[in-house]
Amino acid sequence: MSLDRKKFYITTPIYYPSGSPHIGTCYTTVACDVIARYKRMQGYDVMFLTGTDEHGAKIQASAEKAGMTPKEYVDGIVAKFKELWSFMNISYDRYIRTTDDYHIKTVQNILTKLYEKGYIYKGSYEGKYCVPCESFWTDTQLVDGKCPDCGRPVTDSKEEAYFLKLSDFTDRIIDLLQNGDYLRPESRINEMINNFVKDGLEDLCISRTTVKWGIPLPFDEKHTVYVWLDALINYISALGYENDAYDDFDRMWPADLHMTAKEIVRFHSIVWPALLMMLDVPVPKKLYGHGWINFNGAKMSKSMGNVINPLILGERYGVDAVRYHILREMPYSTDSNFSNELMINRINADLANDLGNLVSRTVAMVIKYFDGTLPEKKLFDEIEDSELIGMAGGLRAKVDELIDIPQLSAALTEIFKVISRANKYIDETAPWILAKNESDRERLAAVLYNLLETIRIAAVLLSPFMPSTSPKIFEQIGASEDVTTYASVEVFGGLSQTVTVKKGDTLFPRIDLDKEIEELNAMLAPAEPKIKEDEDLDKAGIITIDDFSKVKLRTGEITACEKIKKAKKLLKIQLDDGRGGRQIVSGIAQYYTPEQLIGKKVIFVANLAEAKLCGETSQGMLLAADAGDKVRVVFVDEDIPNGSTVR
RNA sequence: CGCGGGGUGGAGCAGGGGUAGCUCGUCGGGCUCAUAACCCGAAGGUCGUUGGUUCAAAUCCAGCUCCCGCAACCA
Repeated sequence: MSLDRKKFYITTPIYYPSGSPHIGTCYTTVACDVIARYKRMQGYDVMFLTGTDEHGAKIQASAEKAGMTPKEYVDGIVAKFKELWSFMNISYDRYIRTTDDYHIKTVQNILTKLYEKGYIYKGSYEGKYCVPCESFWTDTQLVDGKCPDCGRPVTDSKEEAYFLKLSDFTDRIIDLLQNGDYLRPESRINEMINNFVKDGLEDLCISRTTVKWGIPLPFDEKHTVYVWLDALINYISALGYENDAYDDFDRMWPADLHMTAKEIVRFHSIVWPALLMMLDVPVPKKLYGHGWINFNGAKMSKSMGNVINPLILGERYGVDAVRYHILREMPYSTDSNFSNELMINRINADLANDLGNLVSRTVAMVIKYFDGTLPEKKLFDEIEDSELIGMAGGLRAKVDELIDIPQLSAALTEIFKVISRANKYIDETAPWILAKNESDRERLAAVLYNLLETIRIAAVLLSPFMPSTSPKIFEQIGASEDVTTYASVEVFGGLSQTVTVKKGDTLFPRIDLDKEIEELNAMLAPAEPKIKEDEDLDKAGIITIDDFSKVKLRTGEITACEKIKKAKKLLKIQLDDGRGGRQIVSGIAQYYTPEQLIGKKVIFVANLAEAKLCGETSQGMLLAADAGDKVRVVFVDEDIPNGSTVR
């Protein structure tokens, strides 16, 4: 190892705190943590950055709803993130918040620079505007000259805005994506080029006048910078680029790995490198866009909110088990599934049965046959031992390679292949038979040594994945500190020949699948939080009889009903309201077929402001009871004339 | 035709022109050191469908179909 340590800079995206952190953000962060820990173990000078993206309209809205200032609101959420990361054993070196002063300064300095260089210019956002949708569209986005969302006519509209000159960088972005290994997995390269780059990049509108919670453009304070630009810059502002808070930019940049989920690959593979090119700053070395964790089956989706909470899972099964599961389950280039059953099976099979039990049985044998300390004299068997020793000895090189790509799931698979091989080795060598003959003592010692040594190598390489489990293993197999290092697992045979083991607690207790699933389901069954919230709202939202009388409720009969094609949830209903009829759009398509509704008499809100949903006019609202997973329209008796008042 | 991902033994996935593979589950056997665990073996798949390219297709191409996620939509 050279005196000058090589650096490694790795980042998670900065998370958008409009809600609480979930298992998906958890995956990204844990994956980065593993790589950061692995690189530290290899001797790199590591900088591991994470943080939160705290500007934008959604946050502004959520804060208003909660009756707080945006800053107060995000402070609370940030605390939650930090709590989760500490619970998940995330070893980040720095946490950036886009509301930090130094970040704001960097963003403004960069904007000024780009403006002076001519990469930001004032223009007008000219396009087709769809009034009901409040959206701008380009000519190419229009369908038959109409709004692609609702199919209604659009009007020409103009709004003053600032633009980033991405169009100059089409060729350089294509070159970056196609040549070299910037973007991984490779399947994303074509996706990006075909969808966004091939026909030439369009200049990006980077200012908003409607969003107040953000960083003002230094050269025109009426405008707030587009949150994505604000967010991307975090990767360099956190190092001290264009600010005085830190001084790591020269040392750490360019980033060695930006880890993101696939839906934001677009910004990281196109806008971000182009922005850096404009600044004459080198582009990052690698961008990896992983898949999502999906939840299959109706049972899961209903209960998602609770089950997927990483805190609950970690408390029940241990943080390392949860880390292991999500890392092992995520394939390299596609999405993964999550279910309690999958996770418990995985923990039982891999961690309890294979790894935990291997440690347990090996340590037990050393204690039983040698009182815990192996004798110096051993008889190795070149043929019988060769495969195990070969696999264990070659493991580090394999894992190194997979971490770099980065294929963490595959790296775990490799490690567990060796663990499996060790279990098989016990069967082949049958130590309990060797133990019966005094003449086989030396062979027995060698067999147990080989096992301890294999466990040691596996545990060292696993330590970035399961940082609290590996030390427990070291303790049990009697591995002193000098043989728990990365350097010590380059070759087989680092463990002391006269090692002393120590019985310890069960590393991963087996989980009773049926019982556990039952308990988890029981935890979800009562939908208490929702009801509670409603009760509070009931008390908070007392209205007077006058308020109520403002709502005009009347009866009507459904004469026609059809699904709105573009929408999943909407039904278009023609209603005989006793006064010439009206059309109502209702979000109940998942609960009723049109046939079930035609001819039925219902209650509707008659004086609700007209609205457009997916391009269809809705003149009122049907009354329906909402039980979360069940919605039932309120029907009335057939002998009530259409148009009767409901009080 | 909004964008994207996918259909491979009971479940979850890997493979990506030339004997169809892994984990779990099931069944049978072995072992007794260990966390009812570990080891061996077996059953189980015409790789969604149709057509094309090829000496050869799960794999390449085209169409169809179904599922999932995102976006829009619960007035």
